[in-house]
Parts: sequence; C-alpha cells; structure tokens
Amino acid sequence: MAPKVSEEYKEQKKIEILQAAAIIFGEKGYYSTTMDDLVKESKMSKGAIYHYYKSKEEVYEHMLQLQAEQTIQLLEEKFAMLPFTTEKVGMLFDIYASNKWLNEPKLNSVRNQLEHWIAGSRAVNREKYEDRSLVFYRFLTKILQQGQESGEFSKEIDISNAAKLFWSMIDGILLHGTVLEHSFSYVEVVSMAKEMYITFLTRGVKE
Amino acid sequence: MAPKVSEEYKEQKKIEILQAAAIIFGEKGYYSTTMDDLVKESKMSKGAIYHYYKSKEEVYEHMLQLQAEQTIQLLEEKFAMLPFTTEKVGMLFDIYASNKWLNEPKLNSVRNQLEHWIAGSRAVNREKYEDRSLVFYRFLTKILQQGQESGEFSKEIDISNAAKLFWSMIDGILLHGTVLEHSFSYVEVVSMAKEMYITFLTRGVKE
Amino acid sequence: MAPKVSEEYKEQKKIEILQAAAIIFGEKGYYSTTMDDLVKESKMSKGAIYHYYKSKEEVYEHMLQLQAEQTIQLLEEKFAMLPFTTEKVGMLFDIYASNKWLNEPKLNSVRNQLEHWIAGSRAVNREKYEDRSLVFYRFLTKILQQGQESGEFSKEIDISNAAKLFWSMIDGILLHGTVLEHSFSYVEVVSMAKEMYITFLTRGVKE
Amino acid sequence: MAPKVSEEYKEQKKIEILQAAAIIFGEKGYYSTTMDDLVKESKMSKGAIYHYYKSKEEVYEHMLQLQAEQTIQLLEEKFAMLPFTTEKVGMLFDIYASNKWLNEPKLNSVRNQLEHWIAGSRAVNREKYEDRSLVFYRFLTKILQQGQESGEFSKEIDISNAAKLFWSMIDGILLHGTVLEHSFSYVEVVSMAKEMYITFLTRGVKE
DNA sequence: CATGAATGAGCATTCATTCAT
DNA sequence: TATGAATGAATGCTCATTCAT
Repeated sequence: MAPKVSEEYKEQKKIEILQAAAIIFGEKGYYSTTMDDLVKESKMSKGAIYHYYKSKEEVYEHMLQLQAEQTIQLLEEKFAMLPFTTEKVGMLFDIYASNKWLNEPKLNSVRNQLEHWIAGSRAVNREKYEDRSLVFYRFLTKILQQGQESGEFSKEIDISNAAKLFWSMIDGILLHGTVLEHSFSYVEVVSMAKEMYITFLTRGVKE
Repeated sequence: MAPKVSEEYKEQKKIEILQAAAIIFGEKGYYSTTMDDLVKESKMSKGAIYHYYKSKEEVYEHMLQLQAEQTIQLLEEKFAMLPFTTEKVGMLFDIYASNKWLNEPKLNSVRNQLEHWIAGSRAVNREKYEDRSLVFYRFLTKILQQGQESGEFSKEIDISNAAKLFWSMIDGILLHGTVLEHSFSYVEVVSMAKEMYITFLTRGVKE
Repeated sequence: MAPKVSEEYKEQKKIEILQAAAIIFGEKGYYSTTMDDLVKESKMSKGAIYHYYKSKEEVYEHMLQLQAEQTIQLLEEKFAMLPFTTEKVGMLFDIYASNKWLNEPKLNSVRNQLEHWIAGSRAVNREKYEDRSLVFYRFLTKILQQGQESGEFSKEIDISNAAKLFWSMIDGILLHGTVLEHSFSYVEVVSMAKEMYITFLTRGVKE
Repeated sequence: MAPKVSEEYKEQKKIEILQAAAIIFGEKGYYSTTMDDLVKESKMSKGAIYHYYKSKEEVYEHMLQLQAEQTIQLLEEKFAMLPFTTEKVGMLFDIYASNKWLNEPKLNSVRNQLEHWIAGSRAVNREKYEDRSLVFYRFLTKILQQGQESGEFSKEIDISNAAKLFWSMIDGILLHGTVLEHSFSYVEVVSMAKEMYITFLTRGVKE
C-alpha cells in the first residue's frame, strides 16, 4: 500500500513471496501448485505477486536459487573453523545425517530441487541447472584439493570426479530418503556412506 | 457372450500404448504431456486409450511398472551365469557404466522414473513407490548375502543398508548424469563408485 | 457429441460459430467481446469453439473473410446479367444505397470490417488486409476496363486509381453512415456520389 | 484555500499527458495501450495521470478532441486569405494530398480518429461523435454556401449533402491510405477526387 | 500534489475425461 | 470396440483503478 517504498521493503516483500512459495511448492510441487494457492499462502493479492515476479516460473526459479544459496552459505559457515579437511568432509556427511535434514520443510526443499532439476534437464536452457551444480562441485573440489595438499587424502584420486561422486551420492540418498521416508534408514545409510567415502579418500595414506 | 477379440490382441494394444507413452512422457514429462500428444504418438484414438486405461495417471503408472520390470529382468538374465558375487556387483556397475545407459531413450526412462518418484513421494498412496524400490533393494540384498556367505564380503557390513546405499548412489549418479549430461563425466564417476563400493565390501577380507 | 462426423457437419459447425461471431462481434466489437459472450451467443461450449478455431483472433479473421466473400459473390451475381458497364457501376451504387445496407446486421458487418481494418493496419502482417482490398479493387478495375473498351468511359482516366477512389468513397460513406446513422442522409449522399462518379467517368465521351 | 499551483501549470501538465497519449495510442491503438504504457511514454506517475484525468477513456477523449480542434484551426488559418471558394475547396484537397498527411504521426492520428469513431458508434453516448462530425460538416457547408452565393458553384446542389460527401470521401481515402500505405497511390487518388469533386460542384456554371 | 504498490475482477486458453454414434 | 466431438472447470496472467504515504 505504500508507494515509493525503500529498496529493503521491496526486498522484504520478495522474500516473503519466496517463503510462501517454498511452503506451497514444497507441499504440492511445481505443477500442482496454482497461483491462487500461492496467493492464499502468501496472503498477498495476485497483482502484488506479479508486481514482483513476472511469472510462476520466475517465482519458482528464485525460490530455488535462494535455497541453494542458503545451503552453500550454511556449509561455508560451518567449515570456517575446522582445521583438517578430513573433518570437513566428515562434517559434510554429518550435516546431511543430522535430523535437520529430515523434517518436513527441508524435505520439501529437497523434493523441489530434485523435481525441478529433472524437469529442467529437458528444458532448452539447461545451463542454468548446470551452473547451480557446478557451485556445489567447486565447493567440494576446493576442500579435497586442500586434503591432497596437506597429505590427508590419496594423491591418486581425481578430485573433480570425487566431488561429483559425493554430490551424486548425497542427492541419491536424499532422493531415496525423501521418497521412502521412514522405511529408509536414512541416518544409517549416510553414516555408511561417510565411512566408505572417507576410507576411499584416505586409502593408502600413511598416518 | 464371448469377447470379440482375443486377450492377446488386447494385451498387444496396451503394450503399444505403453510404448508410445514411454516416448512421449520421456520427451515432455508427465505434466507437459497431454492426452492429445499421446493420441498422436500412439496413432490411436482417444477413446481407444481410455478404453484400455482409465486415466492419464494409470497409463503413466503402468509404463513405469513395465520399465521397472524390464530392468529387473535384464539384470537377472545377466546374473544367472556369474559364479562370484564380487563379479556380480562389479557387473552391476558395468551395466550402468555401459553406453546403453547414456542414449536418449534410456535417459528419458530414467528421468521419468525419478520425476514420478519425487512427485509420487508427495502423494497419498506412497506405498506403491516404496514397493517398487523394495524390489530393487531385495534383488541386491540377496546377492550381497551370498557374498557374505561365500566369504567374499566382510561380515561386519549391514547388507540391507549396503543395498540401499548402492541404489541411492546409482540413482544419484544417474540424476546428475541426466541433468548435466556431457559436462558430467558419467563413465568415470561410475567407475570410481565401483572401486569405492567393492573395496568397502571386501575390506578386511583375507584373500 | 457425434464422433467421426462428416466434413459437412464440421463445416456447418464452423459456419454456426461464425454466424454467432458476426452477431456478437458486430454488437460489441472485437475487444469488448469475450469468449464467454461468444459461448453464450453460439450456444456451444468453449471447448467446442476452440476445437474448430484456435483463438478468438482466428474466429474473427474467418468471420471477416466469410463476410468479404459473401459480398463479392453477391456483387458478381447481380452483375452477370447487365450488358452495359455504366449500368453495372450504377447498380454498384444502388446496391449500397438500398436499404439492405442500413439494417442492423449489415451495419455491424461494416463496422467490423472497418474496425479490424484499422486495427490491422498497425499489425505486422498487414498483407492480409491488403489482399482483401485488392480483391475489391480488381473486381471494379475489370468492369471499368470493359467500359473504356466499349467506349462508355473516357479513355483518359486511370482506371486503377478510379477503382481505388470508388471503394474509398463507398467505405467513407459507410463509415460516416455507420457512425452517424440517422443524422447522416445516407441514401442521398450515395445518390450524389453516384451522379458525381459516373459523370466523371463518362465526361467528354460523345453519346 | 488557494491552489498550490497555477492554472497554467495544470493546463501544461494535461497537454503533456495528451501529447504522450497521442504517440502511444497512435502506435498501439486504444485497447492495446495500457496505462503503464502511457506512464512510460509520459514519464509521469500513474497517480499524476489519474489526478488530471479520471480514466483512460477520458484521456483518449480529450486527446481526440484536441486533435480535431487543431485540424479545424489549421484549416481555418489556411483559408482566411483565399478570396475564391473554388480555391478554398481545392486547397482542402491539396492539404490532404500534401505529404504532411503521410508521415507517421498524422497517420496515427487518423487511425485513432477512425478507430474511436467506429468503436464509439456502438456506444450509448453517440452524440459526442456526431457533434465532432458536425463541426467538420458545418465548416465546409459555410464555404460551399459562399460558393453558391458568389456563383462559382451550381445552385442545384444540396450543399449539406455535398459537405457530407466530401468528408466521407476524404475519410475513405485516408482509411484506405492508412491501411494499405504504399500500395495505395494516395496522392493520385486525392488528386482524382479533387478534379471529380470540383467539376461536380461547378458543372453547368458559365465562366 | 506526486508516487507507485496493491487490488481483484476479468480474460483467453487448456485439457482430462465423457459419451453419442 | 472404436472414434473424436463436446464439455466446462481450472489456470496463468493482465490491467484499470485506488489510496496510503
């Protein structure tokens, strides 16, 4: 209702829309969510939403981007203080094993990411999705490199592929965990993956 | 009154619909594919399709089921003749590494499975999806058990979780490979996963 | 409701839609007419209309085309039996002077043609509108040529421009007549135009 | 309480809005132009425009009125100095034949007038449009009357209808010229109309 | 006076499903 | 059985107008 408002106000409004979007898209998925659903969830008018985003697609895109950024940011914060790279990689698994990743909102966020990933892989502009992955790959590759340099990890391993393998594994586990929920022993599987992966990285390294 | 056409005829018709469905759903995804698309692809009339399947959803379901069955059957055929379980597990990776899994139709099939998995995980009747996974889990669990019994694999490993981990990993790799395609070094990553997984299974086992 | 219907049936349906379109577009104009108006007027379902035409625009286009064709056909029928071209040109005016051109449906048809003409002149694909005019120009040019050849009309006149002038004049009179209706002495103005135009064509011709 | 700003300021603002309106309505037509388009073109805020005009319709109305007034004023200025009415009528044609009437802005103005004329002829308050025409009719009727009184024009002609015929002809030619643009030999047709019309008026008058 | 964010009714179009023939 | 015309609720999006600041 306020004209000529501050930039922060507008930014705040966009965040509010994205938060409602996260809830409702998470609940019903991209296709089954209607703009009326989002209107109801956000308690804004349709016009207001279209004032800030020019399509349902755009709302979704921005929501995904925000979630990816928040994830990366979270990871980097946690990592700032750890001295050893082995610990870092271990913590990465621990983060995903922690119950934070099992509650409803996170689950939905994961579902969204995966769903749009797949849908998007059919789209013409697939680069966007590639970019989003590369951020995650790069994040881990850097850590693995530190590990090789410090002598913690075997130098024979191709760290670029190892990073890809890590995220593939995590996404696969999240996928199964998301779909199967309680019949999938999520924590145990992540734990097994952690042991397997770290053993593999440190294999043949003298301690 | 005797039916006008044979059962085989009807079964054949249903298969034809499913084949068209695999192509068109694979190309456009569940939501973006319309029944008119399926009509065009299958070269049948709308009435005919609705005669054999009572909804779009049902066509999709049956198509997925068929694809899953074909995959399991393929795997079992390949495995019949291998004596050592280590070889079997290795072959499992090799199958996924082989170029059969990189061509367009397979890719689409994978996309379909994953997409519906995720969408379905939100649905009320999630059991259906759980069942489909359990078939795969059980298939591998049996093999891993043989491996433990023959002394090839470490007895300390929880084979049920190891099976879950395997399929999570494979689906995760397929997911990344599907989305990223050429910028994802698919074969190398599968190969690394193979080495890692088998090492993990056989770790501590005297040879 | 009938599947696999005859071509005539389909043609008939399309005509029905066009007839309803002529009424409702004529009444409210292109922009103010909604598809719901057309649904109500045609007593068909929205889906049925979209089954035969792929957009509101297309319905409008086809309606215009039909009206133009009907006009040309009407003119040609009337002309078949007249021996002298002067009489033909005279009759052309008489047709427009006749009260047929003053009743509501015709008036609306004229309004539609003119309205879309103008709107269309801004459009990218203006050729369509040009074509429609050229049909009318050509129709008259042929007659004027016969008149010159038979010696009825002055040979100094550029008949191509004279044809353009005729239709400009008629459209202008229709425009004013349509807009001003009763305060525009339509019949008298057409009559004056007739005298002026024919005098001009036959000027200097020995009788 | 005294107004905060002068009347001239307000008048100036309204003119500015109308100038932007002439451009943007001319370009896109009444229906396809949005208030946001007008905001952008006028470089004013939406609130400002609604402060001076109470609706889109009103802006359009005022714009048309202004354009009509300017046209009449232009004509009257040109005519003040001509002694013979035949010359005046000739000049009227010449004005329309001059290239001023072929450039983009004028063309758009013509389009606007015609478009709204037609749309308006459906409206309830048609008198408004009638009035606007009557101004033009009256303007020419006066001149034709002078011509009859001075003996330049035939006394047998109904000058009221002749005035109507003139403007019908001009609008018709503008209509065709506007729609067909380069494939319509505008200057030649106006020139032919001039010869025809003046011959008609002066027919049977001894010189 | 000026601003532009907010409103929400309105619109064209889509599409799964039905059913008369 | 087979056909495809018909249905109409549902959907994403637009835009003239209002009004708090």
